[in-house]
Amino acid sequence: MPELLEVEIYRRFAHQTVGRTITSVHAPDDWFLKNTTAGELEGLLPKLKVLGTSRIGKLLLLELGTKKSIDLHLGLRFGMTGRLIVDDGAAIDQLEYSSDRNDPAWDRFGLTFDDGLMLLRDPRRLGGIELDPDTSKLGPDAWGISAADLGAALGKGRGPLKARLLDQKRIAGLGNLLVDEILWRSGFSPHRVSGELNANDNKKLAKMINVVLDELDKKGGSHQGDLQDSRSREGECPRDGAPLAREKVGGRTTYWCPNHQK
DNA sequence: ATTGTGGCCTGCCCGC
DNA sequence: TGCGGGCAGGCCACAA
Repeated sequence: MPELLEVEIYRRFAHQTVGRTITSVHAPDDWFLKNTTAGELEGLLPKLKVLGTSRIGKLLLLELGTKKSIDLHLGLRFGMTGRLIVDDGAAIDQLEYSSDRNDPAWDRFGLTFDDGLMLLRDPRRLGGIELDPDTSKLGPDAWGISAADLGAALGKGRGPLKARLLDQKRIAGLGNLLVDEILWRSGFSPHRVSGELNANDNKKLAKMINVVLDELDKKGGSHQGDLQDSRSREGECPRDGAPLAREKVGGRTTYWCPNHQK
């Protein structure tokens, strides 16, 4: 997916629709609707106005007010390949590892407004739409996280550090590329036992999470990291030239430098 | 409760 | 040119 940074770009883009009134719902794919149906959405949404947007981790929320005592927050998840299109422009034209074709068959969900439209285009259908998603299941957003909150998120777990950082219940928003970049820059091995970080480690790691997010946000996204170009077999560490290790950690393909990440 | 595994679904790229 | 295998930035259900 789009990781936190891409979803934040989507959110800013979606924010253009604040104040517009929904006129119709396009929900052709039942699979994509996680806790609702096309019929329910068609009954609830038209005539409602977009009141605001927010984001927790990789979850984008449209605030639509309250109707029939349902608090209408529409949750949009993008999976690994979802893109958001508002009016005539895609929020992000080129997603790494996703096709940049514009095939209308990939339109999984859409809203038409009195003025313009919003489309979620997802080739792989790993994203989804959820009505009033339970945000209490998500940890604190990674962007702006404090050392104390990071320490609490890491807890006393015995699993690898990388797996915990990817666990959205613990800390929300980091994906595979961001975690590899953060660990590489801060010099922690992805295999470090997450519960064994001390207060200094937490401080260092929390700071690096924020530095990387700030910096890559300015550069344009999660794939603009310094490690990115070396994420391939035969890749070498951009810092010290050592061969990068490539292995599965936390179920995800991981590139890291055994020479300086300890 | 925590941790690891497999699967979801589809497109693309590589090598034969 | 066609085909099979492997790959993919996410997430969830399930089992140990």
